[in-house]
Amino acid sequence: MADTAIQIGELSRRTGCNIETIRYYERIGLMPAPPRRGRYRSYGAGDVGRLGFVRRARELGFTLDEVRALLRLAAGGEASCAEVRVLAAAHLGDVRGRIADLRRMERVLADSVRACDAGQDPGCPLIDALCAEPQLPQTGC
Amino acid sequence: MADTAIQIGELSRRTGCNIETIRYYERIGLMPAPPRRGRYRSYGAGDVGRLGFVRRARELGFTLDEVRALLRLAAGGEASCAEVRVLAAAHLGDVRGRIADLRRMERVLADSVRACDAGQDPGCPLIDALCAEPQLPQTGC
DNA sequence: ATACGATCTGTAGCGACTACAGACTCAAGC
DNA sequence: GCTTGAGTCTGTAGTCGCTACAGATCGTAT
Repeated sequence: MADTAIQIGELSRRTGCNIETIRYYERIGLMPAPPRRGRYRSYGAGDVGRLGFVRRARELGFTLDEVRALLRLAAGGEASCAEVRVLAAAHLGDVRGRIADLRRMERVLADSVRACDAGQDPGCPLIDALCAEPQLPQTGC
Repeated sequence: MADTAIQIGELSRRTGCNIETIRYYERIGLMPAPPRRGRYRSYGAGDVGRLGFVRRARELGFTLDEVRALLRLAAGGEASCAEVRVLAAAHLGDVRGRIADLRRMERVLADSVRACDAGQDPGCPLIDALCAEPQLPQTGC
């Protein structure tokens, strides 16, 4: 049993995580330093699971510090669900804030492009928008 | 005339741009090195305009390289409007892609938090989602 | 024997700032 | 004059999450 040992390349393939990134995660203590077979790292099923967890959490936009916390909580058992909820809700707020920011950008950009296509403007709509100070006199931009 | 010279602190206040960031922009050539009054940098109205332009472009999410291009085009005059449009449209696509990414994250996070509040799950919904490999057998996460 | 692919360590780079440390200048108050 | 405080200066290093090398070594196939 337990002959499921794989090398870093195979771990990379199975998780979709870059080899350099795996070593980086080890360096910063996010993944444990695995045993060596010779001088090559030797991983097991647990590592595939853990790294997959990390990768999926990253895809949800959690920072590495948050991932660290989630890993601790995942190991902790039942009582931690409330804490996970707190983390997730805070992060959800963050994501929504970023969406709102991007939507503001989208609106302005789309308006400019549309104005450009309409071609009514004497100048360039986007350049004009960038030059204009919000409700203040122009200072020769 | 032209006694409108201001120091870096005042430029910072007028544009909302951090002093360190102003010096950084100078170092990377985004803002021109201003004349000195003694050893202090001395800015004019043109600098307020240019830095405001940069700041607004940054707020729209343009990278510093794109801002550089926009500055060149803004100086260029009429013919450049088409080029500005290309830049803006490309960046708009980018912004929309990022919004789509964030919305995916939002959906998963919101679902997990909701499932957590419902409390039907035996485990923790978010932890379970992070452990679960997409349509593959569990490997003891 | 040798060529190849995979792995190893260590370091430096990215973008866009931000945060110091330690020196200096300048004006106001005593 | 002297001191104090605020503002500015240069230069360097840190942040986050990787990514990209260089140059050595390892194991296997031909």
